Amino acid sequence: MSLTFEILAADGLARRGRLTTPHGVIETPAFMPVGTLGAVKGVTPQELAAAGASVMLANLYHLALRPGIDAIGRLGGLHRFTGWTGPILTDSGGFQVWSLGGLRTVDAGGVTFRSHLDGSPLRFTPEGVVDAQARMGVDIAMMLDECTSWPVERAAAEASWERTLAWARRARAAWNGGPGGLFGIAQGSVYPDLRQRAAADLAELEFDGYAIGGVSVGEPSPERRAVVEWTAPALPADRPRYLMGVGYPEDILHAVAHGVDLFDCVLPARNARHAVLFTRQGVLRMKNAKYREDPRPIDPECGCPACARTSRAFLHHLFRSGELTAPVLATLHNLRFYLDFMADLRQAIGLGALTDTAEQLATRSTGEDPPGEPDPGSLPVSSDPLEQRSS
RNA sequence: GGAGGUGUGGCCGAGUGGACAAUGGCAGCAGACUGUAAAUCUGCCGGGCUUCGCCCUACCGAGGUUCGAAUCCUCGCGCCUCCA
Repeated sequence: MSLTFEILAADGLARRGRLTTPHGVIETPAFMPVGTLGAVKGVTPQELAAAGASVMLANLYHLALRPGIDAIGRLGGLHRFTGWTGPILTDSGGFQVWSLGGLRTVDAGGVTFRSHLDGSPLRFTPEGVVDAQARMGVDIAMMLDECTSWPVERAAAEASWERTLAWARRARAAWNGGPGGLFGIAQGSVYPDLRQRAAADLAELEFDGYAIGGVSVGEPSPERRAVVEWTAPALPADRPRYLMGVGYPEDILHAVAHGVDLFDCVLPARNARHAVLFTRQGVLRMKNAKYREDPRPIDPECGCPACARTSRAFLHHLFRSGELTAPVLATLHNLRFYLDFMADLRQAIGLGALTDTAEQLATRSTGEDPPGEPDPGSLPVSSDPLEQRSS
C-alpha cells in the first residue's frame, strides 16, 4: 500500500490521523482546497501553503480538456506544472457527470462528455481515468464514478450503483500501485441499505481510501447528514474516509464526529469571490452597505494576511470597485478560516474534547455578525512592514 | 440673427397615439452559492398601501387636439450642431 494512514487519537467515532503521501503528510481531519484547474482561484501555491493547506485538489476532466494530460506529462507532471509541491488529489470527472448533466452520456463502459469549451467529445473509462491520474503523478487518484443527482428514484440509484461498482472493480484492477493511492467512491443516494451495501462492496476491493460521493448535489442538510451517518462508520476504519464536496463548517464538524477524515469544497473560495466571508463572528457579506465605514478587521481573531491590515471598510471598497485584490484577500481569509477550523478540530479530538467544543466551533459560521460598535482603534497595524505575507 | 436637432425614472439610454409606471445597461438595496461551465446567478429598484393586486404622481414647463398623449399641435425654457 503506497499511502500510509495512522490513527493517532480517537474521540467517539472521530479520528485524529496522519496520511502520508509521496509529496507530504496530511494531518487529518483535513480540508483540501479546490484548485480545479491546477490553482485555487486567485491564490499562489505559496499563499496556499502559508494559509495552512497540506493538500490541494485538482480535476481530471478540466485538466484533460486543457491543457491535456499529455501536455502535463511532458511538463513533468502536475506538481511541476502547477508549482504546488504538496500532496495533490485529483477528482475523476465523476462530479461532472452530475454538474455537466446536459453534456454527457453514460453507458456501462464509461462516460462520454461533450467539452463545455468547444463541444468536442471526450471519453472517460474507469481504466483511462486511473491511467491519466497516474500519468500526472498525483498522490491520490479518484475512481471514475457516477455522481447521482438528487432526488433520484431508488431503482435508478441502485442501477447506478451497480454500474459504479463495476467501474470500481475495473479501476482497482487497472491501478498499478504507483507511488500514490487510489480511492473508491461510495454512492447510493439517500437510501440507507444502498449506502451500506456500497460501503461493503468497496471495502472488498481494498482501496487506499474511501470516499462518500453523491452528496452536495442539492439535497437538504438532514439528508446529507443521514448519508454520512449510514456510510462513514461502515467504511474500513483503518483507511482514510473522504466526504466529497462538503461543505459548511457545521457539516464538516458533523461528519468529523462520525468518522470522516478528508473534505473538499469550493465554498470558501467561491464565497470569497462573491464577497461572503466566514468569520468567528459569523458570516460577513462584504458588499453590504453597513461595512462602508467599518474600521474593524474582517475577523480580529484571524491571523491571515487580509486580517492583519485590511479593514472591512477597505475590503468593502475593493469589492465595490471591482478591484482584483478584493477576491484575492477574501479567498486567503476564507481558506485560512477553514484550515484553522480543521486545526481546531484536530486539537479537540486529540484532547478528547470534540463534543465539548463542538457547539462553540459550530457557531462560528452561523448567522450574521452582530453589528457591534465600530472601534476606530480595532485594526491592528504591524510595526514591521515586511512581516505581512511572509511565511 | 438664420436653419436643423434634442430634452424620458440617480446616471446613460430605448420607446414616436392605446398592449407604458415606461425595454436595456450602470449605480443602489438585498439574497443565493457545497467532489467549480460560477470574479457567477437571482430578486427589488417613482411614491403609498391590505404588495400574485390597488391607488396616486409621472417622460423640461404651460396650454391644446383626441375616447385616449412620453409619443401629435402651439408657445415658452434649456442644451447641441451648422450657417452668418
